[in-house]
Amino acid sequence: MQQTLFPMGATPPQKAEPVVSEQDLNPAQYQAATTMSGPVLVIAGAGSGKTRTLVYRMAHLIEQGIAPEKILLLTFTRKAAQEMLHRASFLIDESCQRVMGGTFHAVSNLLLRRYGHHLGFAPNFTIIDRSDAEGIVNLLKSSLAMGVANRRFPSKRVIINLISKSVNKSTPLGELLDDEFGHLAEFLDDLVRLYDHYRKFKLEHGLMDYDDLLVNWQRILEIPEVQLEISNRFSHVMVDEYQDTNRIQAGIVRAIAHTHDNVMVVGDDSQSIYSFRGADFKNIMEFPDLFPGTKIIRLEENYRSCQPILTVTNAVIERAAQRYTKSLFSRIEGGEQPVLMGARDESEQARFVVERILAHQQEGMPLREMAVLFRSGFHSYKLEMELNHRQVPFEKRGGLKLTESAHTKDLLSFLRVTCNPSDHLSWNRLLLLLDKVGPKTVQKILGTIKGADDPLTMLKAYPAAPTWRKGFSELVDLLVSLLGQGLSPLEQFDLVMEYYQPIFERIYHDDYPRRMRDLEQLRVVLGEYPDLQSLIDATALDPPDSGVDHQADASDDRLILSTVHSAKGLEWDAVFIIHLVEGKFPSGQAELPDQLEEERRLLYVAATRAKKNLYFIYPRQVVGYDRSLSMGTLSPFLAELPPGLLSTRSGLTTPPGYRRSPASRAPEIPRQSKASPTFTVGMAVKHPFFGEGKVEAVVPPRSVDVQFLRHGRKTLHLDYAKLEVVG
DNA sequence: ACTAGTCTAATTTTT
DNA sequence: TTAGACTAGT
Repeated sequence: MQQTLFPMGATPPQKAEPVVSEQDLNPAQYQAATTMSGPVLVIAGAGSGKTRTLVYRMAHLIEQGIAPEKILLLTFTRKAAQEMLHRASFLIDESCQRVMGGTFHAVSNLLLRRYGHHLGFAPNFTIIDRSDAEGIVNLLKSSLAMGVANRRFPSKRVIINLISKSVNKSTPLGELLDDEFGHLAEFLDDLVRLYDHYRKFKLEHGLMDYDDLLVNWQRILEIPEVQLEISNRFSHVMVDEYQDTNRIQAGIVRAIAHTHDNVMVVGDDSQSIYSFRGADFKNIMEFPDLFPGTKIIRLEENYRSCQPILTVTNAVIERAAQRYTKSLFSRIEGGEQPVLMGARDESEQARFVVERILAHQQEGMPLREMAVLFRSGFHSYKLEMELNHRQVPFEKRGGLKLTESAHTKDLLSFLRVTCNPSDHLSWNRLLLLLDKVGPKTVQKILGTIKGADDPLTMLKAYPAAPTWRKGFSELVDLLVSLLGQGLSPLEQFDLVMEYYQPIFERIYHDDYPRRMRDLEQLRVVLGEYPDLQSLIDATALDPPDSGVDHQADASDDRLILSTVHSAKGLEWDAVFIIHLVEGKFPSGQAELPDQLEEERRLLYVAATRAKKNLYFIYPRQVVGYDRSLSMGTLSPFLAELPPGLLSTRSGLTTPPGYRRSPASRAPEIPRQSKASPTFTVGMAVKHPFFGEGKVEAVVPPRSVDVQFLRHGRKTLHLDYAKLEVVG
């Protein structure tokens, strides 16, 4: 969904009957929804109807005559915001879509493109994701000759973690190393130097990382005129999932509400699961200090789960070291006791889950009402194989993103440099694609165009070596034509594909058909955005999950597989939590007491997603990286529970003779064939970029070799090339 | 001096 | 499945 920052034409809706009445909500919810002014803190337990409350509040505000565009709704994901606006539209009307809703990062993106010039930012900055940031660190590491032949020097991943943590916690690097990373103290000087260069690199090349979006939002709010304008622009602010905000975000909320204090934040300290990203659940308790006179409202009735499930989840969270919210209760009658299942190994775990899922489906529960949750993306691999084998359709959330694969990043780099020609990170990627061009040559090339007004013209004049001159000039020609005539994003994509296809097939010669599907997906996603900039922003701010078929019908009944983090805020009839062994869930990375407490909250979040049926499953035997076997120890958060809360099961109902066929795979999705003219050898053809040429060979299934008059021989993929027959 | 190819190890969670 | 180290080749 695209939103403009300052849409025109507000029309307050006129309705006779009040849309938000006391019948729709319980007393606490009603109070939260109808408090028009002043700061409000809602402590909302899991399943207590906090989304409903926010939606009704939004509807109420609009009903009372607040213009939708004056409302700011900050959520944890873009999807959550869209969902709430959609639901509010049912209560009021389409005008709700004009509410400014999204993540802190997405809203900051819009604001900084408009107000960033106050801080010296060009409006065409590029948002970089984590792996981009790591890429910069690598470039800097080699240019500063750091950590060469020192195996103990921290990896790019660790370095970016440190930098991000330092920013999000507003703590200097030195202090951070003292507190948490003592083993890296000897590298302090190098790390500080690296940090400075990292900041400078981003500034010089028009790049912003996720943290910059927050920090710079806070910085523009420090400019009095800008603060006044933005604070007046948003007269009512709502923040969802407040327990997962960090200090900077709290500061932003404080500053935006400067002129009115009309802020409602909603959250649950028991569900704080993002401290690794700098979130601090103390924010929620300190909100009243930030906003004196805060009205505190507690939502403690659970409308989601049956009591046996709540009894267990309450018992899990009761043992937490620090917490503020009270136990939840439910009036939902009956319900089955949650099941604890110890499987022999991972295979049996997978089989048990699939059996139970099929059994529930037999009883009439749709697949989309069931979910399997796990701690880390790769924990579901075995289950995915089993689901494929049993032909159970599923959709995986969390885990790998489409934009994390090298070939997708390659393609996006072309688009990124057309929007922001000073994006040297993308230039670096593109130039490395050329044969005989490596890191050193790229640095030389980029060194000469650094800071140039017109990088393309500079590039054109670059004295290329004979071995790679041809590829180089083809790349420059492509970029010239990408920037040239007003092409649509789709046309630009296709143009890039024609250039990239042969390179792509050369680099990934062993598995390019599989990777090709990602690029096809990207092409579909591209069609949803009106311009390149918004596509590029979206790939950074809301990267699509990999492997999701974007053309699939949303109404398809599919099982959900998800990481616990991606399951936040959602609910299903039946929930299966797998791999509940020490080292996996809780994660082996969690060592400090605070980290373990977060693992406990993570389990709490996972278990409170269930409405009717809840299964805890763990394998008793675990296979290590090196195929070694070890015993699985049940998660301590479950082991410590008093007896009688869980129904314990082991073994399968399936006969032991059940065998899996060795090479079962996902059924191949038949490639859709597009209607295109048939080409034969000798035919004269025309191409929008390469010009006129002659077909030299037809390469099954969907490619042709063409000898172009001006550009030589090319292999074109007919699904991408817009090849016309001439004459 | 530089690039390209091969081998080996290791892999949280997300805006 | 890729990131990094290491080696061979230009």
